Amino acid sequence: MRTRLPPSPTGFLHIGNLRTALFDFLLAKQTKGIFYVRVEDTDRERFVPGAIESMLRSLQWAGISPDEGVMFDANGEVIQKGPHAPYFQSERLDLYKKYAEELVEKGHAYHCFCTPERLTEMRKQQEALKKAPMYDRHCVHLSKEDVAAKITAGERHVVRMKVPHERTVTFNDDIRGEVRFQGHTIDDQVLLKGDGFPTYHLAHVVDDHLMETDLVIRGEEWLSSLPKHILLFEWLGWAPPKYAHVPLLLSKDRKKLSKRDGDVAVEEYIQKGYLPEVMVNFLALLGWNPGTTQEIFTMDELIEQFSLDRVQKAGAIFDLEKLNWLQGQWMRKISPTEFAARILPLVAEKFSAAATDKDFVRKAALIQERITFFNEAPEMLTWFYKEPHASVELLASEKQKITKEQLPEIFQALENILSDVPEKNWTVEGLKTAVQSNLGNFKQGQLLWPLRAALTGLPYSPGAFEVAEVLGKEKTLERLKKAESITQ
RNA sequence: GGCCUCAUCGUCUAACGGUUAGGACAGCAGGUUCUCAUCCUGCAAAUCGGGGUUCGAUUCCCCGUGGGGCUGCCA
Repeated sequence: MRTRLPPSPTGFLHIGNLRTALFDFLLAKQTKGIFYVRVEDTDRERFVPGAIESMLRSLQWAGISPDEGVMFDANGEVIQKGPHAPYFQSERLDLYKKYAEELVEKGHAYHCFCTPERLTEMRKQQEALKKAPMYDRHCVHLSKEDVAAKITAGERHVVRMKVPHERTVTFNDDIRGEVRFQGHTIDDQVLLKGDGFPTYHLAHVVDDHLMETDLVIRGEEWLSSLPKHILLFEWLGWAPPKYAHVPLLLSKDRKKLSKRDGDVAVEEYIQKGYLPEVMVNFLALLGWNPGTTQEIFTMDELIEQFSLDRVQKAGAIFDLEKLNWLQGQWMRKISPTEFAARILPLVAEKFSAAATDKDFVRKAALIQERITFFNEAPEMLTWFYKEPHASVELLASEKQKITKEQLPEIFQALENILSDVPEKNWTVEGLKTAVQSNLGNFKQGQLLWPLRAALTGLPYSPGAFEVAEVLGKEKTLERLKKAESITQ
């Protein structure tokens, strides 16, 4: 199956576009087909330099790489590759013009010389009369000669489709089932603009036919335009592709998700440190369900299980809470060595000692269960690379029933116990045994809280035994002594 | 206004026409634990309304209501 993503280079990749791209990609891979990217740069006013690069980067990050069309080459340059090039619509103008002319000749389209001013005025009047704003066909009856004369005179014009008012257009959408439109409610859409560029409608039909798209997945916002596209395919003598209009991503107030609702650019999530696996997992579950209780999905699992008939019809609110939960799940899923490798550069940037730390993997493992984003790692490992400064207030804990007065006694006990632990028993297990069998009059928490606080200087951190183990006996006793000195 | 479309816990969602309407996130309450996090257990939480069809509707049909989208020489 051939599917495609047709981004418009007007900014960053929208999170909703990433979702349709994902669906496209999953179906293409599932059928051992092709997923391609075509750039819809037909609006020169809104073109943003660098937008293509940014979008391709976002796609690549998510693991959705195009098999064909516009993509990065090995050097990171934007190229077009494939049998249907060019894949930039701005390079296909002759094609659109040719088909627009064909439609005019067949009587399915006509030239229109109305000025934007007249159209605005017309709409204003229609609205005042509470009528649906539609083109009034002012130019539809122009004779061939008049048209030719105006064109040679250099009058700016557009080509409009001539929608048969008596027709009923029906189509079977892969998600919504049968949809039906009355011809008289469909506007005579502009196909070719005054600047010679096509509108989306013409370009979509021409390209998706020529580029042999089997399935068009797009947002529900396009459903209203569907009959126009069906008509165009019919007039051009082409079979339309299959269509799947997916539900929209909504903001908290149930409106179409847009910039003002917070982060909608994929790049924002990359920057915040979300894992690509998390975003893919999350987006897949927004509008689709596997029919089982499985919540965590790899891309491969999605490729295997995804299907359009389990896609929801109603819009889904883009709610970050589950995204954050997934982030935690995936963070814990990463293997300890990979986790260490991922955070090492970040930690080393702040503490150069980490770069040569042979024991780094063990330290990293201590925070993996507690971390949400990689960039929290340096902060979470500070206690290891920098001498902590525990305060008396921290060392004593009301919750652990430890008073300041008890501290000297507690530290004395800790030192006695720990200094007796031989190096070979300096492990979580060994330390645990030693402490637990020498509690004396203390409860475990009364010893371990001050120990942990003394070693890390933090109100929360990995456990006391774990910290002591990676710190080693010498350093542990050293920090213990130092903390003890402030309790006197 | 017109056209299209949608409707199950706060959110994402499950349920051949027969279930105590299920799961997940969030929330709340416990438990494990030296803290935090993790983990475990439990609680609370929904079929928009009205008519049909049917022995039986979350499910099928109709009418409302509510939400959303479109209504550009934007995509």
